[in-house]
Amino acid sequence: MLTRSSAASRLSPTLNQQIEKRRRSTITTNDDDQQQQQQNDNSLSSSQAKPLKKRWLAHHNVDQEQQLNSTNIQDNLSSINNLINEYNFQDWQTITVLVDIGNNQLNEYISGTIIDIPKNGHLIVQSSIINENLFPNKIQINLFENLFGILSDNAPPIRELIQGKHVLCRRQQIHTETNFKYSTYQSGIIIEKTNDAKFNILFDNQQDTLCVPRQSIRLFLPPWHDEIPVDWNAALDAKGLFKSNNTSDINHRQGCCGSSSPRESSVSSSSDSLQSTNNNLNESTKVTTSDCLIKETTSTISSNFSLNNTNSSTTNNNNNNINDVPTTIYNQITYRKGDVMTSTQSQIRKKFNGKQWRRLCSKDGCPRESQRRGLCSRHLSQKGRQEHNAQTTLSFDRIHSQPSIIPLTTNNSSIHHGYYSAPQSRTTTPLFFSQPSPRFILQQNSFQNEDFHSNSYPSAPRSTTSEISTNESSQLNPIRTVNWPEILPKITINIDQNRFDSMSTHEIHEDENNNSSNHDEDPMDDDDNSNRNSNNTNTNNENKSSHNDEYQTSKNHSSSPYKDKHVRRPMNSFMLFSQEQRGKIHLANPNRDNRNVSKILGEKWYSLSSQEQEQYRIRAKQLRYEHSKQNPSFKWTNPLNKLYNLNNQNNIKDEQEQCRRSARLQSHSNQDKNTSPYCDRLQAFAHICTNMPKLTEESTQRFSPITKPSSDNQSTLTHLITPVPIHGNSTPTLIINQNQSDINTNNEVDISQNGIFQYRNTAFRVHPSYNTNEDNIKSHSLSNSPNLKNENSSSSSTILAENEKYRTIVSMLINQRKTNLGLEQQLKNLQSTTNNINNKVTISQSPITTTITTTTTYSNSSIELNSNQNLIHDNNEKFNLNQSSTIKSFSLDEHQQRNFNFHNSQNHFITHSIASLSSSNSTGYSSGSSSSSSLDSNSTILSAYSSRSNSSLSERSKTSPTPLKQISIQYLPTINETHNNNNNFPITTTDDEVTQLTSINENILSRKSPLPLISQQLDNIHQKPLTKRRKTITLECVQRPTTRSQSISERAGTTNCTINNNEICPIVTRKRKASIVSEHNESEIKRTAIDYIKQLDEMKNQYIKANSNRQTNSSTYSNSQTINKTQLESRLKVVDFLKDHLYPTDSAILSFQLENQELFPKRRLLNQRIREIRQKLMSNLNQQQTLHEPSHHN
DNA sequence: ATGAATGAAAA
DNA sequence: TTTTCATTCAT
Repeated sequence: MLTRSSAASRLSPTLNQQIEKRRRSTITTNDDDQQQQQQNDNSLSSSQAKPLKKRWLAHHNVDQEQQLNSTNIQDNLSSINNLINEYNFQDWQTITVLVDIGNNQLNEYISGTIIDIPKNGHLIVQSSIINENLFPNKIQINLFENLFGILSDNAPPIRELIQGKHVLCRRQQIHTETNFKYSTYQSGIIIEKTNDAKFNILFDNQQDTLCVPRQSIRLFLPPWHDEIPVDWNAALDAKGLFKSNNTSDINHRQGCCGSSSPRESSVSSSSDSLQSTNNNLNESTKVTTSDCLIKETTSTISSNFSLNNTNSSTTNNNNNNINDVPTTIYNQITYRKGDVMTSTQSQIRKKFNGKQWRRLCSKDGCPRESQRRGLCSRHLSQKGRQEHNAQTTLSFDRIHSQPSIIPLTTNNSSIHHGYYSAPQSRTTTPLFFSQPSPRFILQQNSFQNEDFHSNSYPSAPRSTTSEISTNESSQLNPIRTVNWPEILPKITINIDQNRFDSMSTHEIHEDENNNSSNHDEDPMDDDDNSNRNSNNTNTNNENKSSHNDEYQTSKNHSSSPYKDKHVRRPMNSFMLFSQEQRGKIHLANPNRDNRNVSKILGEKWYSLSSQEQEQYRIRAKQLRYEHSKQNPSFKWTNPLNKLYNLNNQNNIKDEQEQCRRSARLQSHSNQDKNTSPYCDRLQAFAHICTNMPKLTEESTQRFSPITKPSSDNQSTLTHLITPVPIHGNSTPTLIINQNQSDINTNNEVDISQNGIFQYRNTAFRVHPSYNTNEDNIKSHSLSNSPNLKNENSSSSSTILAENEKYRTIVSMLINQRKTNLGLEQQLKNLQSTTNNINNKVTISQSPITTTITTTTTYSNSSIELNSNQNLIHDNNEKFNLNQSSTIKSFSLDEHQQRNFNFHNSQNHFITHSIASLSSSNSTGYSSGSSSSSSLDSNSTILSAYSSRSNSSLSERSKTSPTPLKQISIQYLPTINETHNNNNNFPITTTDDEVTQLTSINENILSRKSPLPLISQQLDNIHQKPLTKRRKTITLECVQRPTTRSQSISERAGTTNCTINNNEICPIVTRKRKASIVSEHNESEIKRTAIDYIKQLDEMKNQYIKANSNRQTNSSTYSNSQTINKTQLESRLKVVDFLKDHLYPTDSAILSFQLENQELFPKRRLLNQRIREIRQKLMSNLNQQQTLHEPSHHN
C-alpha cells in the first residue's frame, strides 16, 4: 500500500499538476541518514514540486531488512485493522451514509444514518427507509468484515467519473405489494458519458443500464476515506466487488474504486500497468482467485486477511520491481489525514490532520484533540478548577507527572493559546493587537509533555513580538530557550507497529499552523526545501504561517522581512460576527470543537435579520476602508508581490528591460519587412496604428481618457487631419497626429502649404486647431469655413463631388456626437429663451427629446470615438481616432458647411434630419408616416426620423446604444450607390429646409444660446466609462450543495428531510453571489496616464515575479513551464501594447496580433488577454482611488 | 463579453 | 463556517 502511493508520487507528475500546492511536512531522519535524505530531497523536489493534497511525505531510515519485512502483507492488514480499531468514528454520528444491505447478487446500498458506535469498527446504521418489510430498521456493519459496508453519500466530482469506473447508482424501486416507493443504490460500471452530462451505467447484473446524472452516483468510498490511511483502491480490489462473472472485460481495476483525487486513481492504473507488463498472466489468475475467495468468504477477519493476502501478493511483486530501480522510495512514507500514532516513550497520541500532527487528549480513549495541557476541552473543563489553580504555578501538565516545559510569559499566555482565548483576545482589532510572545523554556531534554497548540482557532496575531522575544532570550540565557519546533516530540512512527517498532525515533517537524485554511505559497516550499537540506536539529525556523511569527526568534532573518510586511485581509462581515460570537458559543457548549462552532456560527449568521447583518456589513466596510487607508499598497491576493524584495528587483528590472527591448526589436524587424510598398491597405493601416506616437508625458493628456485638458494647453487639439480621398477607388484613411512634426518626419507625407497633403493615394487636410474659448470657436469656424471651402473646391472638387455629401453626413454624424453632449441643457435653454423657435421645438418635441435621450445616454455609456470607428470601419474604411481628438469635416455645400460650423444644437437638428432622411432611405422623408402632418419642414423631417426609430422615448432611453450609429451604418454604404445611380439623394431636395434651418440656427446663435465650452465638452468626453465593470450583488437563489462539507452540514441541518429519502437531492437555499453588469461611470477617477504606465509596469513586475517563482518551484514540470512562459510572454506583450493604446482600435489589435502570431494564434485569445489586463489595471486604479474617496456607507 | 465555477484567505 | 476578490473557463 505504501509503496504504491509512493510509486505513484514518482510516476505521475503531470497528473499532479492539477492538484493544488499544499504544504508538505516532513519527518526528518537522524543525522547518520542525512546524506541519503538529501538525495531524497532532490528527487522529491523534482517530482513533488506540487505536493499532494492531504498527504505527508516522510523519510525514514529504514534498513533494507526492515523494508523487506515490511512487505509482509499480514502486517499491512493488521495495520489497517489497527487503524480501524484506533479510529474513532464518533465524529460520524448522525451522518447520512449508504449502508450495504447484504444483497447477495448485487451490491446494494440504501441510505441511512449512523446512530451508534458500540465498538470500534462496529457501526449501527439506521435505515432511512422506514419499512420493516423491506429492510431492517437498524443495520449493523462490522468494518473489519466489510470495509465498504458504509459508503459516503456524496455525489462525486465529475472528474472521478471516468469510463469503466465502478460506482453506485441510485435507482427508484417500488415495492409491488405495498406500492412503497424507495430508492436503493446498486453497483454498476460507467459505460459512457452522455452529452447531457449524464452517465450511462451498466449494472453489475449485466441486465440493464441506466442513464443518470452525477447526483445519483456514488463512489465506493467510505465517508472516512480521507481520514483512514488505507489504500482504498487496493482494498476495493481485494474485496472483489464483482459478484457477477464477466465484468472483468472492462478495465474495472482502474475504475472500480473511488478515489479522493484523480491522482489516486492514477495510482492504481499506473501500478497496474506496471504490473501487467511484469506478470500479465499472474494478474488475471489472481483476480480470479480473489473472486473465488470472496465467494468463500465467511465474513470473518481471518478470511478478510487471506483475501487481502492474495491480492497484495501481486502488489508485492510489483513493489519489488519498482523498488529495484530507485532506492529512495524506501524512505518515503506517505501519511494521510487521520493517521494516529502513539509516541512510545511519552504515550502521547497524535493524529495527523493532513498537514500537521496534533496531539490528542491524553485522557484514555478520548478522541478529541487536546486543547490545553494535553486535554481536550471536555476533560479540561472537568478539571477546570484544579487546573485553574495550577495555572498560577506555571506547572504545565498535571496528568503526566513530569512537566518539562514551562510557559515563560507571565500572564495568561496559556489562555491565549487555548480555546477560550477567543473572546478575550478578539475584543480589539487583531491587526493592532499585540501580545507577549509565548515562549517556552526547556528544562530537560525529555520531550514528553509538551503542549500542543492544537486549538484550531488561530491564536494571537503576530505583531511586535520580536523585540520581546529577543529581550527575553537575552535575559534568560542560562536557561536554554528553544523555538517551538525544537521542543516538538521525538516519537516513533507507529503507523505499523510490527514494522516500525524497532525503528529509531524521529524528530517531527511540527507545523503548528493553526489555521487550517492557510496554505503555503510557492516560495514557502522553497524555504522548506532549503531547510530540510540544511539542518535537522535547528531547522524549521521558517515559520510557515504568519501565525507562527510570534514564535519566531530573531535568528530568522532569512525570510522574515517579507512576512513582516504581509498585510492581512480585512475581516468581512461574517468574520466580524463570528469574532464576536465565537467565544459565546464556545462558552455555551464547551464540548464543541471549533469546526462545529463555525457551523453554528454560519447558521446563526443566516438566522440574523438582514438589518443585523447589514450592521456587520457596514462595520466590515469601514474596516476595509481603514485597512486600505493604512496600507494603500495592499493587494488582496498575490502574496508574491510582497515576496520579492530588493534583492530581486534588479533582476526583474533587467529582465523587464530585456523583454521590452526584444519586443521593440521584434516590432522593428517587422517594420523593416513591411517598409516595402504596402501590398495591403490593411497592413498599411496597421502600420500606421502601431506607429502611433508612443505615450509620453507630454501626450498623456491626449492619451488619458480621464484627464482634463488644461484650458491653456493648446496642444490638446492642435491639428486635425481629415482625409480626402483623391482617387475614387481608394478608401479614405484618416490619420490624426499629434503635431506636424510627426508627419514631417515621415517621408511619405508631404504637407503642402494649403494644408492638404497626400498620403498613399489619399489626400489629407490639416485643420487648424480648436481653441478652447467660445469666441474662438465661433470666429474660427466662421472665418475658416470659406477658406476651407474654397480650397477644397479648387483642388479636388470634381473628384470629390460624388463623395461629398456622403462625407458630409459622416462628418456631421461624428460632429453631432461631439456636440450633443451638452444638448440636454441646451434644449432647456432653448425652450426657455427663444420664443419664435419654441413653437417648432414643441412641435417636434418628441423626436427631439428622443434623440436627446439617446445621444446623452450614448455619450454617457460608451466610448464615443470608438463607435465612430465602428461606424466607419463597417464601411470598410479605416479610421484611427485618438481619444481626445475630434474630427472636423468640411463640405462643398455651403449650407451644410455653415451648419456644420455652428457646432450647436441646431446643427444637431440638421444632422438628425439628414440622418433620418437617409435612414428612411427609399421612402425619402415620407410624410406618410404616422406622425401628425406638420406644417414645418423641419418637423416633417424629424417626424420621419421618429417614425423610423420607433419613437418610444422610454424604450429608447433604455436601450441606449446609439440608434444613430445603427442608422448610419446601415445607410452609409447605400447612400453612395443611390447617389451614383439615381441621383435622388434626399438631401438635394432639402435645400430649402436646410436654409430654413440654418436661419434658425443663426437666430439661435445670435441669441447667444448657451454653447457649452469646449472644455466642458471635453469634460463630458472624458467622463466616458473606462471599462465596463461588473458590479456584484448578492441574490437569494437556489443552489445545491457542492462540496462535501457543505452537503454534510446541510444535511445535518436538514436530517429530517433526508430521512424521507426523497429522490430529489436536497436543495438548499442560500445566498449566492450573482453578478450583474453595470456600467460604471468612472468619471470620478482622475488619473493621469503616467499612473497607468506605472500600474502597467507594476503589473509587469508582478507577472514576471509570479512566473519566476513558479519556475523555481515547478522547475521539473516542463509542460507547465512552457505554458507559464508563453502566458507570461503574452501578458507582457499585452502590457506593452496597452501602454501604447489603452483602448486599441480593432485594427491596432489586428496588427498586433499579426506581429505576434505565435503568441496569439487567435484573435480571441488576444482580446481576452487585453481585457484581463485592462480589468486588472482598472481595478488596481480603482483600489487606489477608493483611498482618496472613501465610500462611506451612510 | 460575461456568467459560473473555483480558489485563496480573512478569524 | 461566510464573504470577498481574483482568476479561469465555457458559452
